[in-house]
Amino acid sequence: MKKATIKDIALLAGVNPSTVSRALKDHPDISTDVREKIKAIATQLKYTPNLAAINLRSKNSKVIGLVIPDINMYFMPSVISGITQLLHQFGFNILVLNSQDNIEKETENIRICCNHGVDGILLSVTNQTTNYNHLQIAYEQEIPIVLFDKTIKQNVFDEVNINDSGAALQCANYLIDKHCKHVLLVLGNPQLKITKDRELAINKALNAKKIFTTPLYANNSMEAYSLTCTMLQNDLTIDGIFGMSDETMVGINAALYQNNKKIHTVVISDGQLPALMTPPMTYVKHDGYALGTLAAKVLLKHIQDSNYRAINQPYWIDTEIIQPTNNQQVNTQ
Amino acid sequence: MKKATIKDIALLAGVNPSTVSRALKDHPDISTDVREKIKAIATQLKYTPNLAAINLRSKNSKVIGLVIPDINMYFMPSVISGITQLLHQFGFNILVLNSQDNIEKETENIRICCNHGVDGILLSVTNQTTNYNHLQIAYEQEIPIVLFDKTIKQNVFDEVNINDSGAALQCANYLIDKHCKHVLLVLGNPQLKITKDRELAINKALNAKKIFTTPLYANNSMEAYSLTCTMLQNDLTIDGIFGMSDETMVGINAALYQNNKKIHTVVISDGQLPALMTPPMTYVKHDGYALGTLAAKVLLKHIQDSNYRAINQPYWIDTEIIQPTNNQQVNTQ
DNA sequence: CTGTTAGCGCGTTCAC
DNA sequence: GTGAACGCGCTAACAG
Repeated sequence: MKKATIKDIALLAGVNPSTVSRALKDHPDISTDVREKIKAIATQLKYTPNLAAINLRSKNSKVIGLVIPDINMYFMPSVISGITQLLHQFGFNILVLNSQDNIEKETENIRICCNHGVDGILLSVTNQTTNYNHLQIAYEQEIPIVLFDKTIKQNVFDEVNINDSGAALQCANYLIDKHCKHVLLVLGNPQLKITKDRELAINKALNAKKIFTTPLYANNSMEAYSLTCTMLQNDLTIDGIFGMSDETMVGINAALYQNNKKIHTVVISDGQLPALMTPPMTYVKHDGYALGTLAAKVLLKHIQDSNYRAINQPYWIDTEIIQPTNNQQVNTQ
Repeated sequence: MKKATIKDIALLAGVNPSTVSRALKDHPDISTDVREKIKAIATQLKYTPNLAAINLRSKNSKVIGLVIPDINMYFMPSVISGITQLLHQFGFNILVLNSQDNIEKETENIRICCNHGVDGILLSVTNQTTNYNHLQIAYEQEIPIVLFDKTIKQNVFDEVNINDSGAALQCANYLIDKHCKHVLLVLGNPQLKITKDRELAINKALNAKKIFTTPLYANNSMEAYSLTCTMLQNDLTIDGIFGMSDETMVGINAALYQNNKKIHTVVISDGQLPALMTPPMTYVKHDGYALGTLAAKVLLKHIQDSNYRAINQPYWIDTEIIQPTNNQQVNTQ
């Protein structure tokens, strides 16, 4: 059976399609009995409105495009959860476009958003993205864009980010408190703003206290593991470790275990994973869910008010340091 | 500037809209010079086709709905990657609907798919889903549905799954090899087919060898951790552990560490995470990416051939057991 | 080779 | 309180 249309209902009810249209949206003009009759037929026919038709008329799709470099990460899932959760409340649905860390894919994804007539775009860029020329199509069609998480410098679009410097500073203070003298910095891709910001901030804070640092760049957990192993074996002066992400944390944890070392470690993480490391790790919690929610809120502002202009500075999600309590380690019952 | 339409191009080119339509899709009837002229104007106007209009006419949206219980960080991301990667090749985009493990949300998500006129639905159900009545709307509109990962018993729709029994059997054989006598089964939600299948298969295999088993049901890592802790403290005969997922694994690992136990453990997992547990864990690898790809392929068959009928048995992704090599533990460099 | 016409499903404006 | 008519952007059938 095909999809029932308003016309089908009108035929069965012996009324005009426009009457059905009004009845279905509780227009006050329609008499109660006619309305009820029409609604009964609608449910009986299992009528569902055709959003393509509505979209064509109304020129807004109630869909927003979510363009991300990759889903297969620790952080992105909770960000996506936050975004969908908030937008759903306002009746928006999400078209997810994966750029597979490829600038051409990203460009195409922006175009797909335009074709679909999305009401807005949330964009986290690939490692290869160096400018925003490919956003021009969307910009000229007046589709609002909000950048989040993985961004590059610009001053055209609103931007939502973790307070990376703040988070790194919190980590530095922890290591300073522990009287560390030589800190190993386990970092991610050095191309990304997020890596640069965190590295810069922690280096500055530690160096101000005359604490020596050694950076190390790993693209995934396995690399973090093996590089950290090598460092721990070759340099016995290391008495503190900073991990900038969940990926690096897992590698650090394995390396510490493998080399049977106990070294003050602090990481930046999204979730409960640090509590389940062995032993539980101290971490600075950055809330991906909150980031997603905020990004969605900012985009909504642009959608609802076309005169709303981008502010000239990023929106920030602040972080907090979480230390494993004894209670937590021994018994969570 | 508003979105340019075919009409706008026609006006500037001094031709009829239908001519523009044909030129843009390289219809052979159109002369080369007219076609080139039209295309030039199109790019100049930054024309992007209005998919809503095309959808309205052609009655297929090139969008498929992906309805999932939640985007947890372990398994789902790689499944989604597989799905998007394959469907993208065929020009489909993905509307992601998160049911937040809530049956009402799931029902609404199915309805949203219908409203959007998706060409097909990929569905992984919530913990609360006990039947498929809520799929009727989609079924009657002849929207093909393929179930994957989290499913419940039925024989109407095609279904793509990990070979759960096979995976559990591989785990059982490992524990049998290790001469275990009492195995703790750390399982997920007992309502789900995936849990039942894995529990049933490992129980059957172990019991056949007179190996005693104790089941334990946890909804997340933290629960797995605390429940396992309690068991390990109260029952000292446990000499083997089976974890059915990444979630349970992380909890098991923490519990073993906390109680300072070394017990033969094997888990079913998607990725590299087991290799980074402390010590590295033996695991049976189930390939989420492959699962996503296969589910998408099966759905495509239904979309491309409306006469294609569901086969009366699940499609399966086979698994393989991965044991940490000494090499891997000590040095991956 | 190109123009004309009609209609996909819906909501809105204008009648009555 | 309800019906008739139009148009959103696009394409396919039919003309010429």
